Amino acid sequence: MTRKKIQIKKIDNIAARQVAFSKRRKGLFKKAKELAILCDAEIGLLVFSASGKLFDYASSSVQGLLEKHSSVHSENLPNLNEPSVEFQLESNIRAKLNEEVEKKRHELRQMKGEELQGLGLEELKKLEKSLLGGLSRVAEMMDGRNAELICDIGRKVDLLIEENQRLNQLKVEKMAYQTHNMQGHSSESIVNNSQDYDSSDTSLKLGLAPE
Amino acid sequence: MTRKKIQIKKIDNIAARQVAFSKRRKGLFKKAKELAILCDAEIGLLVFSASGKLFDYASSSVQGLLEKHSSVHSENLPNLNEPSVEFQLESNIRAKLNEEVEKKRHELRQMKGEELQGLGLEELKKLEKSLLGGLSRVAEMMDGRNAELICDIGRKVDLLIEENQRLNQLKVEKMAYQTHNMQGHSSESIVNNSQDYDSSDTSLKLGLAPE
DNA sequence: AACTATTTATAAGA
DNA sequence: TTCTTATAAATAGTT
Repeated sequence: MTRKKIQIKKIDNIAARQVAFSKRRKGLFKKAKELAILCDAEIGLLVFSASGKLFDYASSSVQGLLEKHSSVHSENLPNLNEPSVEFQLESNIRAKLNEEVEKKRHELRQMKGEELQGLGLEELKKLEKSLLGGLSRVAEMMDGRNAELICDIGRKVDLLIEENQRLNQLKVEKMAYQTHNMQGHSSESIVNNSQDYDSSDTSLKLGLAPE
Repeated sequence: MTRKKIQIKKIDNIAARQVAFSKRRKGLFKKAKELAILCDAEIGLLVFSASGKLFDYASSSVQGLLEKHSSVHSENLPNLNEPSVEFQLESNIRAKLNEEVEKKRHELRQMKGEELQGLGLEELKKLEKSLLGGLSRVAEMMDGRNAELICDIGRKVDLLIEENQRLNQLKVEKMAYQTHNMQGHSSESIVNNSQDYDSSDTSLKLGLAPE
């Protein structure tokens, strides 16, 4: 993986193998710990060297599990009865979760100005700063939303104007058509024509208003 | 570890945490397998996600050890063990707790002005109101603390003034005593007298300043 | 799920 | 074993 890329197969040279074991074991444990912390995972890791030496890591709740294994030291199956290993694991995790819920609940209440009794002046200042920060960001976001809204309305108005102009055009055409047809025909639809004309005129005014 | 260096602490954002878990878990298992092959080691690796799901790897001789535990945690090995009502129950409880933690975490971040993307104008207004409420209560509490502080300082100043007056009284008495003694004796301590008198006068001014 | 700019891990050498 | 260094591998943030 570095000065040269290597194939993943058993390293022949014994000394080199031991060196690699030491280095890679260290790296593996580091990665395991990082995963446990970063992602809130529970991890148990057992590594037996070729010579049978054991190295292990266990994040809190898995600890009980691995201890038994270490004592058994591979091969041998553990003694028969284990009443509560799984229970301990679950129980631990649940305790941790409950703690976290409580912590966040309390912090939340403090943000809302409750449960402030224990706080000193410095802590109160910190809280105030946090609240002001939140407030300014919320205000910013509200501005954004308002701007969007105004923009939206603007677009809708534009569309309405367009639509209105189109309708107006239709009316004009219709009027022209009907005026043409009136010549040499009966005058039965004069009233209707007049109504059409009126409404068209009204909407025209409305449409052109926001110039 | 790449676009930016990260701190090794629990990842707040739940989606990001899941992605990281998935990526890093894969990396960890790869490294474990490589170590087992390259260095002829025996390895057992258990990883429980925050939601309780189990992933594991075991090179041959450790396999027996891990199987027992896997069987307790459903998904794997449907045959041997009971699907376990208890396990399902625990799993449910944990899921609920996780959900609650996540809810509170999110609410908390919104109070701090983060993760506001989804919110509409009405929700933003509510948030703002909550923040303003918290802010006013925090300010109130700070006023209280400040009043206490000022009261404290006032008391201390009173004590200092008292103490100073007492000291001043002593100086006056001492001066009188020394002046009396000087009559009919040598004048060797005139310089010292003068120094004493000066310092006494200074502290008197200091003590009476905050009237 | 893929990409890629960086950080990390590590093979070889001392 | 430990350090150094050139290079391979892993991965955080982004799309």
